[in-house]
Amino acid sequence: MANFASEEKIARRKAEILTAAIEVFSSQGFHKAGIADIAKQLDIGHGTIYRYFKNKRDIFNAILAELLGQMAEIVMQEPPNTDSLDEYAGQLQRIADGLLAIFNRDPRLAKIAFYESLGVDPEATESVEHLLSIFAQFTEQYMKNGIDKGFLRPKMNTKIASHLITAMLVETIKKVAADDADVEEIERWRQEVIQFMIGGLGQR
Amino acid sequence: MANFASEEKIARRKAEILTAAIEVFSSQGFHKAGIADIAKQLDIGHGTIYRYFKNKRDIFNAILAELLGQMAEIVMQEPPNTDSLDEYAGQLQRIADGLLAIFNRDPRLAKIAFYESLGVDPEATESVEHLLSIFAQFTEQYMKNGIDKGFLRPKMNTKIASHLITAMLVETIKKVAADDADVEEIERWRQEVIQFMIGGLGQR
Amino acid sequence: MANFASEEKIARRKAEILTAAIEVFSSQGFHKAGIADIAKQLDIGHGTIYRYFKNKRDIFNAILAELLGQMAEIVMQEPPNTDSLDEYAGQLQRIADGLLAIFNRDPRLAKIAFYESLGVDPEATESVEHLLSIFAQFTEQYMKNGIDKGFLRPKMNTKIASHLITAMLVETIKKVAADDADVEEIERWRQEVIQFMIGGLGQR
Amino acid sequence: MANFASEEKIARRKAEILTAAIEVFSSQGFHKAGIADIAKQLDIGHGTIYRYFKNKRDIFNAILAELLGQMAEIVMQEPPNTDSLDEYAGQLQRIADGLLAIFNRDPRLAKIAFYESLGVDPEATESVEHLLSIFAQFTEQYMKNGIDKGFLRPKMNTKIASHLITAMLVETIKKVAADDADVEEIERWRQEVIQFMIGGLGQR
DNA sequence: TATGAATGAGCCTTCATTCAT
DNA sequence: TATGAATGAAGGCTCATTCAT
Repeated sequence: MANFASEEKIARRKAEILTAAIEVFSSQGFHKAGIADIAKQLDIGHGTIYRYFKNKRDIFNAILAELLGQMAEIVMQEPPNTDSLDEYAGQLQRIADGLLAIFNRDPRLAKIAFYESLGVDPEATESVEHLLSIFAQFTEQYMKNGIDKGFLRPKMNTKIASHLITAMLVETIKKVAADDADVEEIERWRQEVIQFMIGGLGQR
Repeated sequence: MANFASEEKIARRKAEILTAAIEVFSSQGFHKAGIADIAKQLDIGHGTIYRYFKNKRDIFNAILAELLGQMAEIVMQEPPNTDSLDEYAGQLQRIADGLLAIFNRDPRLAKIAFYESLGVDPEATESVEHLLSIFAQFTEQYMKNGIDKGFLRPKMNTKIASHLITAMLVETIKKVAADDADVEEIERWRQEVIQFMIGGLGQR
Repeated sequence: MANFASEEKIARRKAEILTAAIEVFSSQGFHKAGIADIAKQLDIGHGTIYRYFKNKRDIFNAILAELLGQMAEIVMQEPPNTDSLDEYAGQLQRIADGLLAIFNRDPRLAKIAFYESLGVDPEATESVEHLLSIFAQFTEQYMKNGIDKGFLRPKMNTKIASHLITAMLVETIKKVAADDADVEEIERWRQEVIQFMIGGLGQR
Repeated sequence: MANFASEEKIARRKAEILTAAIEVFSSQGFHKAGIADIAKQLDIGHGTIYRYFKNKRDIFNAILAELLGQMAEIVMQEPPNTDSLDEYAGQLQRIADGLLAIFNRDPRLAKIAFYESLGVDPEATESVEHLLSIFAQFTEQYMKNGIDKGFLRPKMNTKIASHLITAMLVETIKKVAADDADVEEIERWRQEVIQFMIGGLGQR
């Protein structure tokens, strides 16, 4: 029982540190940010942070892992077996909504995932790219299903197209998070993305 | 006259340093890379570099500016007054080809522009984002022209759509440069991007 | 009464801590060893240690003092009034045996006394050197007695010779303890030391 | 040529740093001493030191290696084929003189080799012990030669005896260096050591 | 003009020690 | 009495930048 309480307390402390670190990393950047800055934010001794995280990099890792985990969950929730273009559009909508919700809750995460992570080291970059490639793979499944069922155009290179979709989604997240977009702006992006994905630019 | 010769020499030296810096920054990353690494590559004293560039950041700036300039030129070459969807597709094709050519010539530039620059500092990120927004603005012009002339769908949010197109183009560049793609792979991306832009995923 | 019991308990705890500290200090060295390592060995909180010892240095002091006390006792037991070379040799034998017994019981003490203590700080070094000088003083008494009685050579510089004997004894302890020598090896050292002391290297 | 001058300068700088480090390490001890202390002693920036040595440990290594090298040279100069006890005594004398000269020139080296090196880490201790064991091996050769030629007592355990001799020599060095002995005191030690080695304590 | 020796700000990290519970 | 969370002094080390030669 005592252990339980203690573990919970530890978890809370870790979370506090991560929260502070998100603020510091997103506003100053990983390299400029110092452990001391994170500690100051929490008004604790900087040595304390090392009781909860092995080192600076470990803190960044934890933030990234938590975020990527959340994102992965959303994507993997969707079954790749929709039956019509509308259904598919709805699915894309849900995924976009889920991801946007994360970054709407805390836009600083977008800065960390899509900007800072690229400057930390190759491994961090790789983590993000890896998630995006998983996302792309899922997307590819959805698309192959759509082609099989005849509601997506058949001659498509699904591998490439899935990457393009991923890029558009990431772009949406970046823009929505970066500009601290209001609800209407988000809605506009959401609709345009879906419409673009489905029908491109051309006049039908 | 002496001055002219001298200036030319200076320009050549600067170019050499930038070439070495491209190699170093793209392979090690901006933060891990040291001025000494660049100097070693050229077999010159590292103090010499400071005779041509104010500081490390300045070197990165120069690389970025040169690259962004080249990219801008390609985009701004195209007049925003095509008359049909086919013509428009051709235009997109030419732009994509132009940009891809740059990064095909030196794939390391893609790493610098679309990865490293995001981890350096807010200003560098801003430079890239700025160019991309210029690109998007041009794209928006092309699109408005297309809507006016009736070959693009009228209900489009051109501002958003132009950003999405930009994102897809950047993604293409990243993938093509990163994976050291062969001619055929590039061709596949080129075609898929255009087709996607024009017609989306849907079965027409 | 309660106090008596308590004091005993405290003494026992202190002894436990010292035992653990001997293990830790001798295997890791004073500087590399952490208070936490000692606590872990006993499976107690590291804060607890500070209820029994003022600080890390104090623990080392206690180990050293206990050990040096034991060594001193053995030396001071011997009366400085032997009557023949054989008797004297027997006395040296007993002293050597007594000291070797201590370090045979726990070879790690040799590492602490003759290695680690020299790297801790000048004061610790001084403690050991002080004991050895006391030992040398006793030895000197034995030797003066031997000279007076005519069984040791008269022209000897007793001060220096006593230090040399001390050094040989310490060397014996170090080698015997360090190499975890078996009974026969110890016996060889014991005999050689005595023989050397009495007769040197020369052919008589 | 420029290279030659430069290399010489580098060697000089290295030597300066080592000299300062000898002072700092011997007076404060390896662990308490800071790189900054060494730099302050030379009135140079502490970063400068890292241009010449990889790290703090590397500086200590260099001091130790230089010293041990000098000591080794002296020992290895003596051929193991003396023909009489007197000759052998003379040889021991020369070796002792050579070693004492080193530590007379700079008594702080004794502190470093025979005290500090034991608290740095196992490897440093090992370096010193290794040299002493080499010294002991040479000594053993001398002794075996003496036994063969009949001027040393035949029943001797040469392995052990050589270690005892080594210990006495080291003790002499320590005492002579530590107490900053004057010429006469050194002479007394020298004579007593030799006499002791040859004839032990006993009345002949 | 070129050099590279010198510099020191700055940062991460460790761990002995304290003290509230 | 026992604990271990919190602390922060302390110090090793890096590297961009300067500047005398």
